[in-house]
Order: sequence, then C-alpha cells, then structure tokens
Amino acid sequence: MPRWLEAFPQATVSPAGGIGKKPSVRTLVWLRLDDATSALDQLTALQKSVGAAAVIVLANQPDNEQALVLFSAGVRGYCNAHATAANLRQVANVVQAGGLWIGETLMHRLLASSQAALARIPVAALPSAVAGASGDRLAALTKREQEVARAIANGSSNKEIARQLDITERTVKAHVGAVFQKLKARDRLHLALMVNGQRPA
Amino acid sequence: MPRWLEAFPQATVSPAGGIGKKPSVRTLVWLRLDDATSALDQLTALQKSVGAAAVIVLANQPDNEQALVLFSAGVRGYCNAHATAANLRQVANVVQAGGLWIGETLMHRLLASSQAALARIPVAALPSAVAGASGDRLAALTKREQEVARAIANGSSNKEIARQLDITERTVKAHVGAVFQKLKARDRLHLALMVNGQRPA
DNA sequence: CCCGATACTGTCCTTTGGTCCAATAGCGGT
DNA sequence: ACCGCTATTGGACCAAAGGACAGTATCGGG
Repeated sequence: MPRWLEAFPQATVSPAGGIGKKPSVRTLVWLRLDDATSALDQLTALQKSVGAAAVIVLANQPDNEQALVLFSAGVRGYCNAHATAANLRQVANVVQAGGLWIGETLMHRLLASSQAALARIPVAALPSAVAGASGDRLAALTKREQEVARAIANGSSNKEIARQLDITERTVKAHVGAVFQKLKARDRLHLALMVNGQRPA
Repeated sequence: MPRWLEAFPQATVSPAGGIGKKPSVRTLVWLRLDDATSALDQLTALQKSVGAAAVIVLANQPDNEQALVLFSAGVRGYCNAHATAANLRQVANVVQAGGLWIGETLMHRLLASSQAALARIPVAALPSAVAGASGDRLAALTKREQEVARAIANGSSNKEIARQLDITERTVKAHVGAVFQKLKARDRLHLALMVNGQRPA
C-alpha cells in the first residue's frame, strides 16, 4: 500500500556548508515506496501532479535496478526509506543544491559497468575497482585494528576475535571501538558491510 | 571552452563513508590537473599525503574517460578548472555533505551505458548482484520474513525494522528468530553476509 | 626526558540481540 | 469444524555489544 510521505518540512532548509548561496528555492517531493511493483507508475503519477518539483524516492528495500530505472525517469534522489532524519536532511540539502542523490553501491556499479563498456571488458572482470575502494578504508587503521576489522567483516564475535588474536575480549572491544570511530561505522554489522563493499544506507 | 560548464548545475551524491550525525567536518582537497597525462599518479600521491580527505579534481580539459578513472580511484568530485567561484562553492557544499560531484553529460553516460550493460547481461551472470543470489536463499522464507531478512542485510536494527514495517520490535524479533532457524544463521551479521552472498567462514 | 601513537587491560553501566515460555487472530484447504 | 501456516504480541531471561570513565607499558622521535 503506497502512500506519500509529506512529513518533511525540511524542503526549504539552507545549504549545509552555511556559505551564502542563492536560495533558488526548489520544491522537494518525497515519494515513499512500500512495495516495489508499481514504482514507476507511482512516480509518473506523482510527477504529473507536482510538475517540475524534484522527486526523492525513499525505498523500503533499496534496489539498484529499480534505482536505475527511476533515475532515468527523472528522479533526483533515491535512498533507503529508513534513513535517519539527519540523513534525509543531507539528501534534501544536496538535491536542493541541484544535485542527485545516489547510493554508493549503485555508484560503483555505474562506474564499473561504464568502464567495462568503454574498455569492452566483461563486467565480471572488474572486481578491482570496487575492491580497491574497500581496501582503502582499512588503510587508515593500525595493524591490530585492521585485523579485528577483517575478523568482524568475516562474522566473528568479540570472544572469537579475542581467542584468535590471543588477547582479552576487553581489548578486542577497545580495538573495535577505535575502528568504529575511524570508519564512522555505527555497529559491527555496518562495519562488515563497509569492509565488504556494500555500504549500508 | 567552458561549454562543459554550461550544463552544469548537476551533481551526484552518495551516502558515502558514514553519514554524520555529528558536525562531520570533512576536509576538502582540491587537485588541479594541468596536463592529463599523469592524472592518476598525481592523485595517488596526493591521497597518500592527505589521507582520508575528500579530493576534488579541477581539470583544465575535462574528459569523461579520465573522470571515470579518477572516480574509481576515489575522487569525490570532478569539474572544470575554469568553473566560477559560485560553482566551486556548490561543489564544495555537495562534497562536504558526503557526496560526489559529477558532470551532467558524464552522469547521462553512466546511466545509459549501465542500463545497456544490464539489459544485455543475464541476471545470473552479474558479479555481486543483489537480487539474484539472495533471492534463492530468501525463497524459503515467508513474505514478512524476507522483508526483515533484507532489512537486516541492509544493516537495520530491530527497532528500525519495527518502525519500517510498522510492527512491534517484539514481532521483529520473532521474524528474525524464524529467519535464523530457516537459514541456519547464528546471528544477524552472519545472516547479512549470507544474504549479500559472502558466506561467513 | 617527555610526548604521541600503539597495544593492552580493568570496571561499571546501558542498550541490543536472541531465545524461551506462552497467547490471539486470520485465512485457506480438507 | 478442524488443522496448519502466517502474523502478531506479551513477558522473562540471559548473553553480547558498546560507551564511559579509567589505568599500565612499550617504542620511536624531537
């Protein structure tokens, strides 16, 4: 059961940086997708009724293919419906500033497949582009932190990591906490998704 | 000359490296490319010295192919070196907010070639595709269970899922438990890895 | 010699996650 | 009417996770 989400008065927030910018008030419309089936129909209907306003889609279950279709149809933003208020405000800022909001995984795929098309190389042969990005994240960590980060990305619990590295579970927690801070991960699951190259929303 | 820039007010953004709830002051580094030859080398050198800062490339002669390469290398923005101050400020805002800045023509190409590539390649052949592999595992679950499984794979907490599906956290736990049993996952992190096609060791 | 980074450990505490015991209600098939 | 599956929720309980304070020790530079 699709229903719009109009609970967003943030349509006219000022740009993030605070640097004086032209208001150039752009109307934002949020479209919440509960089921993926009629996404495009919902969008076109909405576009008819709101005209030139910038449409941002909130998907309960983000899907890259769907996102592609919607962007081609003129959507200005696509993100997880469950994003935090802060996130949505950020999205609003960007779209307000004349931008598109796209998920990082989708972005990677766009880049990858585009490069592949250009180089006439099969898409499957390009794991390096994405893998490189995820490996870089760990570069900011110390040796020990990298070890626990990889262990977490593998699904290990703190206790297991402690046994693996032959240290106390307490110490593991210390490292884990440091990793969270440095990589801005909110919990181990998000960290795992990050390290494995599937950025959580 | 800067005809490139005419069609400019178009940016792309991804919820990258952690959408900050905090001030999240992101350091911006501008890299001006005078000759295109050593672009990648200059970039990697710069990245080494500035660490995790967001790099924005200013190209004297913008080139879509070059932009692709640089974005894959982790650049957060790419625009004409002759852009006006106002434009650059806009770029800064977007990147500051955690986004990528991409020219409109390049954006169109990305979308177009990606769609073309996706249309030609069978779903089963996609690399770390989202729908294909995960769909099989989720097939054994009920509709509701699939929804919570996907949400978990996305990094959502029980409370978040509860809000998403508009049910009690308690009910979410019930579904989560059922999913764990059916898919033989020992916790949500393992489930996420399974659904995303990275089976935990 | 002090300072910063790294590694390691401790306690107290709160929040989440997960499992166990239930119960109620709808819906479709036999 | 009965049965099985699905969805929903409640309470209790315990383990794991993570933050908020700590602390000690080593090592390489300025």
